[in-house]
Amino acid sequence: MQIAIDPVSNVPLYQQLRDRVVEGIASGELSAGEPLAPVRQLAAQFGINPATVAKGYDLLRAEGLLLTHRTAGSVVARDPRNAPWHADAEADWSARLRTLLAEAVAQGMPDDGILQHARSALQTFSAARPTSDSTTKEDSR
Amino acid sequence: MQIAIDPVSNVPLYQQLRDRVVEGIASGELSAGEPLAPVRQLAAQFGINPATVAKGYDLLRAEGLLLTHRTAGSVVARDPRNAPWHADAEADWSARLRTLLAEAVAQGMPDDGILQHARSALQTFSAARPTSDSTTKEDSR
DNA sequence: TATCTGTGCTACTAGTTATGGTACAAGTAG
DNA sequence: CTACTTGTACCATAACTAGTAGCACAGATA
Repeated sequence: MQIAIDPVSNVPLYQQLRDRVVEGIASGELSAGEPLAPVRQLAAQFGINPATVAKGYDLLRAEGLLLTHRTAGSVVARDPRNAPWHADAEADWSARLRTLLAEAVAQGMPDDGILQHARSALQTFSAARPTSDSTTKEDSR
Repeated sequence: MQIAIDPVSNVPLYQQLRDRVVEGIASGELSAGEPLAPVRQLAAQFGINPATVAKGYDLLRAEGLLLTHRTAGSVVARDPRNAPWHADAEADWSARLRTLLAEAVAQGMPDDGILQHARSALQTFSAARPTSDSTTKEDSR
């Protein structure tokens, strides 16, 4: 899987790394059990520090998306096709979603336009993940 | 409008303030031309610093949602029912949406469940804003 | 067993950001 | 002009981001 990070972004490097991995898992590019590159290797690839990569991995581990065995490296832990979610985590996610959508609403984007954006984003994931999706048969509209 | 911020959140105080105001604008609780509380008043109410409130206002001003006249206070600038959006800003928003949705997908939430969350969030805005909504009449499931 | 190699982890440092405290500038009302 | 209300600017402290170096653990190998 190819990952790119933006050194001049206002988003922290470790956060960007975490985001790209999450997107990789969502799209199925990274499946459960698949190993992630060692921190040193990714650090060299991005020209950043191993500790920064490690911090990104920390986030993923805290989210239950990564398992690390000290000497064996890190592997993707959760599979998009099963897995629950802690109630607190889901509530937090929902709140963040509401805030993000509020931003678009406040800027004048109509509700159906917003939902269309959401559907498009979801399709970019399910496109590469043919199994177990529930929206291949167009819902609504 | 009643605003609440969480002093122990990992989200910066000024960011929380900005988020709450954006949600207020989206829901119509704050309409164009309506004045926002002075920085000192909000600072006293939250027990935080006037400069922190000012920084939150700075963000809103940068997003075109707020207008401030040095001695007359700040008023809501944009109305949810008109207004365009800079292309860059929309692309950035879309990218953030994709990342947020990826998080839910990676955690195993089905696509229709995600869209349902989005619809629910949008309804919490349009509920108090009877004009210009396009999803109040239940679609799908 | 002893050593080498590859892995993540921890401690320390420098720069940036977030927050608080206080003082200043600019209009408006009296 | 004086007093008051508004946002703003400046400075100090705490927290966070990113970098550097070294350590700890497990397996391979001789």
